[in-house]
Amino acid sequence: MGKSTIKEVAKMAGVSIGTVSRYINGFSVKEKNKKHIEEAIKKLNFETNYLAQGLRSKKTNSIGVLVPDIGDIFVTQVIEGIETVLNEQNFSTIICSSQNQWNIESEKLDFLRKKKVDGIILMPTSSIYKHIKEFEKNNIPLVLIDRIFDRVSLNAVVCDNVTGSYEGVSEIIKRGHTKIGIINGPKTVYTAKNRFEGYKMALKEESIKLDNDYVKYTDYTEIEGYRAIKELMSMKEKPTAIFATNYKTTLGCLRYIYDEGLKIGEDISLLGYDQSDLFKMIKPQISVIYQPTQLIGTEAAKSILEETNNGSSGKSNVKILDTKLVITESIKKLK
Amino acid sequence: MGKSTIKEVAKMAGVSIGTVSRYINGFSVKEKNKKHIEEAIKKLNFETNYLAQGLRSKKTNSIGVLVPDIGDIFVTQVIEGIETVLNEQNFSTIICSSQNQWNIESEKLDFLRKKKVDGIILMPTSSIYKHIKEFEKNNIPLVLIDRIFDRVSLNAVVCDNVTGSYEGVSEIIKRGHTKIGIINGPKTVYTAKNRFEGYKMALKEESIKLDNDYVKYTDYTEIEGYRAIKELMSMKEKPTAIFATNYKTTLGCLRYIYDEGLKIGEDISLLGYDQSDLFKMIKPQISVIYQPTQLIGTEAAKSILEETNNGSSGKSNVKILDTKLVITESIKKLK
DNA sequence: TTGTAAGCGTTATCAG
DNA sequence: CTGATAACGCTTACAA
Repeated sequence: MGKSTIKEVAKMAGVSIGTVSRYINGFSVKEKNKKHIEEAIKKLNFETNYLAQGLRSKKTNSIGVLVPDIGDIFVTQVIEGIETVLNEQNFSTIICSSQNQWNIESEKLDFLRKKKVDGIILMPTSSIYKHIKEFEKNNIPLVLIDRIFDRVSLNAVVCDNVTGSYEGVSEIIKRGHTKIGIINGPKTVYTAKNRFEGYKMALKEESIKLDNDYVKYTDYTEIEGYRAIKELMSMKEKPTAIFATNYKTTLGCLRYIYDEGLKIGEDISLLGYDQSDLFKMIKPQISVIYQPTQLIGTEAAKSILEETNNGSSGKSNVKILDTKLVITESIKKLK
Repeated sequence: MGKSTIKEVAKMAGVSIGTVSRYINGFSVKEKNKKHIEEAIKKLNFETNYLAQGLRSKKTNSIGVLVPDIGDIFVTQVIEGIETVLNEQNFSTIICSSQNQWNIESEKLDFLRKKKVDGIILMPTSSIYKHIKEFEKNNIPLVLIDRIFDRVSLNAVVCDNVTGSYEGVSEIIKRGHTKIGIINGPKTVYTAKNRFEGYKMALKEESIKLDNDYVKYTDYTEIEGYRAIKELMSMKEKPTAIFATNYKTTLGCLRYIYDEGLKIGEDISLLGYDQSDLFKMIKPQISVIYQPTQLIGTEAAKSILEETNNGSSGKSNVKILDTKLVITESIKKLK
């Protein structure tokens, strides 16, 4: 069972190990030798030893994938996309979770470096990037997904958060809403900044003035989503529609709405983020902006492979993907 | 940045590489040398090269995790448990998906073997086990989770499916139901067999005769769950309660129930399987049997590490974990 | 305890 | 195109 070595193959084929190695690595070998080698390989059930190969060639055919949380639907879908591409190329992936903490993120980056991965796909957990900047010095190809940093020039795959949220909020406005609450992420986080940007753009276009009381900041968690909608709904002049800007805060909104016995699309209109069984199942189905998760993964994988093979292009190449908008009766028509 | 070798450390510390190696691997070294080595390591920023270490010692400090589907909540929670334990021990995990196909499962097992993982945690995708039996010959430690096979003697971590479903169905009966439909998995699948067993036990105990018309077999997918409940609800003497035996079929039931505009706990009582945002969020919250996913993971990881370190005990050691039952108003009280 | 030296299974260099 | 041989960085007898 794959216990033979290149040496034995060479012996059986009557050539030197160098020739066998060359054959394996796709260099040209005399037709006759080629045949002999192939026979020997089959007969001996030879398999190249990745460890030895890696030791010598400094390539391990493995990619590290570092995400904030493995339990998150968005994340797992992205991972699926990554694996599709990578497995096809016979690369293996080492998946790590930073558990939403930048210091663990930093540790795991180091762990992956020690594991000698050929490249890393990173979904940053926060807007702290000094460890990432530091890590760049290792010259290990690194591709960011979902979030990018102004000061860090790496390849990246992100969604067009501005346009996505602009379009979503525009649809809300089109249905007659003017008092639209937004449950935003942290001020410093890339996605949050952009989603807020889209919100502002949509308002501006329709000459609705931005009311800061309708803007709630959260850490993107369910519990803060709950708190945020609660605050919004406790206002004297409460919003008629709410835009929750990620999966977890959307969940928080739903919980609040159920707790209070409100009717979605009736008592309150809701636009959420990301796709899930839950959002589709509820009556009425929730309007959402959703991201092409699978595609994010495949693009990131292609990007890291590209960089691994051809070296860094030197400058940052950011791929921007479109989001999709699903509008349902969860947004009431006021006019 | 970790580019120095044991050789340089030895030189700087004024000892031989053998001594440094011994120090690294925790063998006794003269106190004075120890100090010198430690200094050198720190100064040179030395890190052992896993590849070289693995090549020589035949240990890679990595564990393969092969699951049917990375997008599944149950699976990701188990994986989280696994990682917790493994990372702590400085092991890395290579996570693979068999995409619910036994032949891919077989391929991935081989892939992991080639990657020289020290052990594999496998959540089998089907009841086909011939490739697994074949794989045992490689003498790579293998721990099964979720499902086991009668003919394969491996360590395993599973839930007590019989008792879990027995208790759940008993609670349904206690509430006055006698016409209880079950949406079962494939006849040959371990979990399905056992969950059905528990169902039968509960009926028998209360002298309710088993009516085969109330028993529907599925492949555990949402679509078949939908079909199954539809068939059940189309019966002349339809069940008053339904037990869906996994997450996906429970989802299928919910979709049907919503499509038909039925009221859970009123028009039909429902007991589902596994935990999810959805089941908790719906009104009324769905009654479920849920499995200690995190624990399954940690136990499996401990088991594989144990076997990796101490070698196979020779005989199969199956750890059986308890499930938890959550009963809500989704099950109507008929008496 | 320690140093020496022979591997582990490849790849890379360099004559030929 | 091929063979011989020196690495890669570490572990592990073996002898001291």
